[in-house]
Amino acid sequence: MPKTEKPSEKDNHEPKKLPIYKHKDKLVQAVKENSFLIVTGETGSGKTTQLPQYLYKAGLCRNGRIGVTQPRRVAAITVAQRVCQEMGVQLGEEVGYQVRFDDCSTKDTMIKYMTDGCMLREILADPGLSQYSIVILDEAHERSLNTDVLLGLLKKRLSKASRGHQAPLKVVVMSATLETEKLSSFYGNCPVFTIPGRTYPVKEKFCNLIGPKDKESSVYVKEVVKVTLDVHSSEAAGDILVFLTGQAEIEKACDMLFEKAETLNYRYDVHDRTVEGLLILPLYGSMPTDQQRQIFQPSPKGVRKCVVATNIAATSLTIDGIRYIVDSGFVKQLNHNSRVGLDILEVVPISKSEAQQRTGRAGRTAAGKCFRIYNKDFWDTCMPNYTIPEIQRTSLTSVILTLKCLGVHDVIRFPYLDCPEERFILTALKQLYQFDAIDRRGHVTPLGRLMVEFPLPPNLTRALLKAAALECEDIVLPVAAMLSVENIFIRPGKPEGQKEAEARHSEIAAFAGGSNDFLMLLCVFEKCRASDNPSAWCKEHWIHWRAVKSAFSVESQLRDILLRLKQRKDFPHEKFEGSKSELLRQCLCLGYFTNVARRSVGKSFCTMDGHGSSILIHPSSCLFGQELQLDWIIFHDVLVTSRVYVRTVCPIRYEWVMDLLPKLHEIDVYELSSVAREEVTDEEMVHWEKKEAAKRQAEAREDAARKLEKRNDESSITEARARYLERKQHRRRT
DNA sequence: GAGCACTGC
Repeated sequence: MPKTEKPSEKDNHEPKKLPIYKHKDKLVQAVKENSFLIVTGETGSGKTTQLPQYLYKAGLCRNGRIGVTQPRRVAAITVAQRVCQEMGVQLGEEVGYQVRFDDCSTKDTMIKYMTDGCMLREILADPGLSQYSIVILDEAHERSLNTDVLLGLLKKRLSKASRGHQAPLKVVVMSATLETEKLSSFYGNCPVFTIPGRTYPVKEKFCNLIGPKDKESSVYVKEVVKVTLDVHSSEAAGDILVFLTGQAEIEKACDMLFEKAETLNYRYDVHDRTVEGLLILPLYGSMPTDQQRQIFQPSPKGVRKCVVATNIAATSLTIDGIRYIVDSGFVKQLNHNSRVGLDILEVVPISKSEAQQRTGRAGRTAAGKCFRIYNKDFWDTCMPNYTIPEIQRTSLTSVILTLKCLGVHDVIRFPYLDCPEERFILTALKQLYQFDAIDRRGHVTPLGRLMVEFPLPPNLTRALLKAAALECEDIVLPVAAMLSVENIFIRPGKPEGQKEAEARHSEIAAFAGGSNDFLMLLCVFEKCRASDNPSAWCKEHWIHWRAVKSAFSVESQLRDILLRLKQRKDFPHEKFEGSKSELLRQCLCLGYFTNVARRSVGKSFCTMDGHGSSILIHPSSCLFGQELQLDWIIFHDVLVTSRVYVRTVCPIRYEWVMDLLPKLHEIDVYELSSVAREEVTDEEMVHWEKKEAAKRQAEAREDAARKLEKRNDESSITEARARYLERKQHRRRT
């Protein structure tokens, strides 16, 4: 018997050899006996592929299918494929999957893998999830925004009314061995079922090269490079995975690895990027897919592979053969700052659980080592125990609208596993009110019901619905699609490419009229679609073809949704005559009046949202350099780096937003805080202005107005305020 | 005159 032989990949995944197999009967029993169950088990336990099969074979889905959610598309697809193979069935029949743009399931699908976002959409269409008997939320420890919303929604196991005569839904939450007690107590101290994992030990080492004060990119990149070369020269065979924060940093680190290696008298070859047996490969999301694929090719004999990656390698991509991790301790994270009303992308220390996750990437096929460049002091003082869940650090506008549409009116006391700050919820409500998606009482308006159907942020949805009402959706659909996919324009890291790319981009800008970034996106979309060879056209113009291609799919999806909604009798219609670009701008104004700014001193602008932040036009905008000729603008997003920049900008006329601006100050968070709690009765509505809240509200409002006036003592602002006061008076009278 | 992590509907 060849006992010494390493088990092959196939044997490794043999269902009966997985750790979960021994617990099969007990698991099935636990699901039968409990409405809620937490299952924990680390990577390799087999829970994702096996548990649904056990439940299916035990006849637990006679009255409805089993839905298994995943935070990522690829995971949903590949797991479904694997389970099909194991069961010997055709994909899309008994076992299937559903992700955006790709539904591989039928009415008879009994085990359905899907993204958490798809599950949320299904709940919107069928609040009782009547086709399901069991819902399994997988990877709950990742705490994705959608999973968190689902966790809360399923806590009530969906109201009896919405399930009709059906048996209540069973809920299984699967998570890595973190925070399982918290999950259990969230679901009324439900049982926790633990399955041992099957990973190899990874030795952790603090290299003590940076401490709490070293947060400069240049500092930690240098140390990361040093450690990586040390590992290469002193450790046994096995590939290295290095974690850094972004494209620029990764390219820099790769360059430094070559240079340093050279001074160490390594032979090195620029063309195949190898240095004395070290193959250096960058890896980040915006890299072309074929280049990404190189990462997975096994390195030639005697050559060590070194992948320098962003967090994409922490969960999304798994590279076999990694035995060493070099961890910088940092990550780039998008945080919503409700105090200034901005989303800020910033480099922050990772959490201890994230460090653990990175470490685990080295122990998938053999024992490994993890080198942390920071010291224990950094670990203790800078790194939080857990990553703040997404729901506590993103803008909640879409989430709140979804909840409201599902009949969750009290969005503050909704059962969140971790409550978002009240302020975040209130600003979301305020935004929804400004977009006419909810009324003063916090109830969803007919428009809000239309808005929730779109997989877009509310501002874009608002613009799109306005366009549809004006029968000019053809120009807004592509813009909305282009704005909701990854970055369209290629901006190379090296100076030579930069000039060429810039020249090509300004050609397009000129063609689009040279003074509107939104129109420029429309132009790229249309030109590319009209081209015989779109991918070549993109390459020639330094445009990401992958992004435009997905914009094409998004556009047609949005178009389908719009067509469906237009059948509704209450779909709004309006009339407007004007040029194409004027029409576009008018629609955009309705979606972006919360992002209006007016030029103040020199090239800077001042936002009108009440925060009165000072902003600049980003150099990548086609309006950069034309600031002095501009007065009012709207913008799509904000980038905070050395200064506060806005990108994707459109000049507007004051008249277009004049009637909308007062809406920004008409209602404030104090008013909404009671609305949010549904504490306001009809009577209270009448008296409530006399209350303390009203006083604070008035003060806050006047304060905001004072600040606004101080910054813009132009007649137009005073005019806007006068109109607002007039309306308010009017409202009081009626 | 600067530079965008990663997901998802």
